[in-house]
Amino acid sequence: MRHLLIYDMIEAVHRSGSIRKAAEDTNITASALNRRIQAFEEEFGSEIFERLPRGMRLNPAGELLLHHIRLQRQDLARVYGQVSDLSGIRRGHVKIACSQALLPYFLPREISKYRAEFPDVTFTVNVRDRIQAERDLVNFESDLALVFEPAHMVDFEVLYAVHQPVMAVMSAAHPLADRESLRMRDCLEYDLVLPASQFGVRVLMDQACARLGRKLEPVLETDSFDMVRHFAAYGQGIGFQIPVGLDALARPDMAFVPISERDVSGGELYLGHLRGRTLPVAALKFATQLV
Amino acid sequence: MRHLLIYDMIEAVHRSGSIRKAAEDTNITASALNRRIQAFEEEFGSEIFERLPRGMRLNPAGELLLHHIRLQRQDLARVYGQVSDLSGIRRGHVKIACSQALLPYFLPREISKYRAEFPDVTFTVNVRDRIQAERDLVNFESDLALVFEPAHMVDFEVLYAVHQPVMAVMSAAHPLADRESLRMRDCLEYDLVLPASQFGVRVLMDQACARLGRKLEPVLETDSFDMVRHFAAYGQGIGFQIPVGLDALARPDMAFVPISERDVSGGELYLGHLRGRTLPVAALKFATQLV
DNA sequence: CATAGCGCTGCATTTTTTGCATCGCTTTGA
DNA sequence: TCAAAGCGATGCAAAAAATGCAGCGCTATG
Repeated sequence: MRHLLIYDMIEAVHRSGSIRKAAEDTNITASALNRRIQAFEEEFGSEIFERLPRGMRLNPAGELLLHHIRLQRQDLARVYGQVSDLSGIRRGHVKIACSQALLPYFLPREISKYRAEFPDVTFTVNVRDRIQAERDLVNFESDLALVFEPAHMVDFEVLYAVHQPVMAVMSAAHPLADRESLRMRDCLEYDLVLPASQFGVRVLMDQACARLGRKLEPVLETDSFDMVRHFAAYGQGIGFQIPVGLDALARPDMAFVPISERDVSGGELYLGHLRGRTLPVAALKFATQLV
Repeated sequence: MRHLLIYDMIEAVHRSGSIRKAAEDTNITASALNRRIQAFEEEFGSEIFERLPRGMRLNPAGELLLHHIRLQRQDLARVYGQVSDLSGIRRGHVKIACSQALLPYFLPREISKYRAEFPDVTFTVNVRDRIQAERDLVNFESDLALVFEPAHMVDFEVLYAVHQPVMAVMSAAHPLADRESLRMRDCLEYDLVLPASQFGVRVLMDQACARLGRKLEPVLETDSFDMVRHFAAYGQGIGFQIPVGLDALARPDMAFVPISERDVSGGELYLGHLRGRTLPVAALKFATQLV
């Protein structure tokens, strides 16, 4: 959209921090870009950038404007989607921020399923922790968030919530592998592989152990669940994950055993979007499928 | 904003129904306007107008786009307000849709009070019935609505509600003028001046009379409360109004007597805005004052 | 069946935007 | 300490885009 190019330019300057760098991205001369920014500020009635010796930086007015730009872009995308829908075409793009647990099995499966019906819909999936996911929604960098135990849910409008107990993950040969259910004290006897502290599972487990008067002392702390799984598979360690992160058709060399709710009460996996937003058609349909 | 001119043009064509008429409003030639519309449709990827022999008309895609245009305009106005706020200037414009009852005393008083503090804020006040007021909000033609007994409140987000009994309005010389409270059957003995059927007061009274097995037979039915007041003042008629429409410092030649809640239960006066909208600063402040 | 009103388009003209070269400034690093 | 590098700003000519004018073909109207 030619008439919205100035918004792209403003964002480019914001991203790169200088007119000259932004000029390259925008396929335009620095001087032309400079004058367009100046002309915009002129008619906007206020400067939107601070001129620093090293470049440009948005001032508070610019921050407000940037938010408007993102909002209007998203709304325009929604309109595009609805117009495509009118003409019977099912196109669109869905941007998702989600917890790592959703990556290995759940989301790939759901996306494939959705694209089987609407092959012209594309996806962006970003791994975000509970705090970043909400920030992404606010910045319109994601349409949907799928998060375990979101931190502060001020701008988060919940579409669906599902309870997830914490599961112990271990090799099928592990002494505890045949149990129906595990108590926390059972696990503490073994090597523990735990997610880093920004993850919801870890928060729940820390709380549980605090109640028992014990402290978690993991052999391995990682932000990668693949790491957890492999470490557990090839050693005597115990990892932890929520059911949605575990393959329903478990491999024979792995065992998943739920931790008793008496110790760790589990948490909620939330699907949601930015409060008050009207989602693009494609995102809304995908959300409906997930629900 | 030069880069949003195309939106003005689209709206102008939509309003006037033809390019040639819109061209006059836009201070541009019909040919230039025509080509801008065509260029826009080209890059939008879809026609937004139907070409009829007698002019142009928005197609469904155009309707969707128009809604986006209005939304983005409102959001931009909000940003302007916030930027003005940053620089310490308190400017802005507040658009209000309200029931007629608010016009004579309540709103003028509140607007004066507000403008005493922020003289650079301007107002638009449109009289709307309960249905039109909500439509105005949806079309972004009003920021706030102040309505007695709104009809269907789907898109209406309530900021405040206050109960309003129905008051009988009559000359101070009227036989009933000294009562503390009136029953419906007392009123039915006299000439009645009633608001037209789209008004909330009338709806409540019709319901009340239906319960009594009676039918309201007004001598005068009008959509102007001034008419009601004058007719009541100079004759033996009884008019009806809600308290907010009556001057607190009543004139000596008029009397206001509440109708017993046993007959007419009264209704709610609602202050609200479009669900999910972020109001411009000035509108929000004014709403806060009203509350 | 003439007329009035509509959207559309070719062409010359005007207006706007762009690129180039260059200025003045500040920070950086030898 | 001082040259170099990087920044935004600007004058000027060239390029591109938007505009106005005149006129086309069409359709509903009276």
